[in-house]
Amino acid sequence: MDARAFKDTIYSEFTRIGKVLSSPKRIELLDLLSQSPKSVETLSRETKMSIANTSKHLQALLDARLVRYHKEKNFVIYQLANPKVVDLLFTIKSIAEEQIADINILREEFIVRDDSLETMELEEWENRKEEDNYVLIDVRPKAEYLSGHLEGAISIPIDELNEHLKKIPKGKEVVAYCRGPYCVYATEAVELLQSKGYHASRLEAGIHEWNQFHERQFH
Amino acid sequence: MDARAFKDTIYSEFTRIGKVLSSPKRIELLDLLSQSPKSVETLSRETKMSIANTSKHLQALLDARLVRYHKEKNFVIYQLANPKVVDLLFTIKSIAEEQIADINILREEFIVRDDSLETMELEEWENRKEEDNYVLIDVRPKAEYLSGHLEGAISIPIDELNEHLKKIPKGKEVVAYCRGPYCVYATEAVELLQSKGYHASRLEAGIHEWNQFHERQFH
DNA sequence: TAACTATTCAACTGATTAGTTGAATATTAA
DNA sequence: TTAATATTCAACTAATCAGTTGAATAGTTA
Repeated sequence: MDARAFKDTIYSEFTRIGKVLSSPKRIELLDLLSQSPKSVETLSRETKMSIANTSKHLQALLDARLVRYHKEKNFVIYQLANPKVVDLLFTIKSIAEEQIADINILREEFIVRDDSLETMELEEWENRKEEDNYVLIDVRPKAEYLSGHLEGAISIPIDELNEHLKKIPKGKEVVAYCRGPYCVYATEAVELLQSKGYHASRLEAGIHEWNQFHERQFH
Repeated sequence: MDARAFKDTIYSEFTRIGKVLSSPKRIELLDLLSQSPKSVETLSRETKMSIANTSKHLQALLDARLVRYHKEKNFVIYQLANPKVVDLLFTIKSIAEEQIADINILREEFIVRDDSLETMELEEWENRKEEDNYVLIDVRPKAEYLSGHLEGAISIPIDELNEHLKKIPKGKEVVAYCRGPYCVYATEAVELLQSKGYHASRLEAGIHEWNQFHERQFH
């Protein structure tokens, strides 16, 4: 093997990772799996793909070794194969945000909304969380909460928020978070809460942003 | 726009980055540009692609905003659009190394070779570099050296090594480095130097590994 | 001005890929 | 054992992509 053949082989191996990131649905699958392990059926429902197509995309992710699976009853549960995949998603999002202006415009429109909907940055929350007049709610599906959540958060999945309003002490300020800066659940939660007379704001972070923030503190 | 359309649009934007990483030649182009800005012609020569094809791949990278260019005389000089692209390449390589076993086997065979060829880790070099009986040589093309190099390194491009042996003080131990852990130049340099009676070893790092190492020290 | 150089564009071919549909497999529960 | 459920596989279509070739463009030098 000469130097050229070596380079070609090595770079082809690297593209196994790139190839898999070239489909929106596969990135969405990775993003979902970064929140918690999930069955094919759950992933198919969340991504609005057919089961067969979901399965095929998962095979592709498996082939690139970005995910692995185990069986539970007759479910196949997929999860990320390596925590670095979270870093990979982070880096891609961060470059996309800096280089592709449309992304921020879209996110501003759809997630951040206008000034009527209050946003709280993670750093601000870290300073305020001891203040005792805040409740932090995690509006993701229960399984994702159970797989890992912010310190002190209580779980009220967005679907159940309307029925479980009583879990939220009146008089407290509500801070809602979901999967991260591109997840719409927290926005929806804050809208609902505001309409019911709560003072609520959306935390601009998810579990991964929180973890990264706290890793940096220790470094 | 509903939530599904928003997700589809956002994830499609992210794939602009993924798509571009799905071709070995494009990753190689990014890797080369991470060492220094380069003209289309240089890139075409280094990657062994036709000029037209090189240009087309560069257009694709441009489209994803991973590179930008300026003109000098009648050359078009491309460079990375954002230093985070280096992080992106790092993360991909690091996941590939952990998840795809073949990569390490190949690298071991082709770059590290057997025990006859001494390898020095960056950390060891950091401890030894004050010792005064070492010369550090950068065997990359001159332009890459000029664009940024390790502290104290002298430039002797691999092509010119044989003619410029006199630049290396006899009696000193030689440490050679090139573009990074997948670059063959330092291996070739150490082989040549050993055959000429020098005591030489290959530094398992390039400029980016060095930068990352020193950023961590400060954090 | 003309000749030269570096780069890009346009048109084409062969290969790869996303998504669909329906059948096959494998595990569980009755 | 049989029926039910979850997942995968196989075959197909439409779309996209890498690389080639040759022509067009634009900037430089004489």
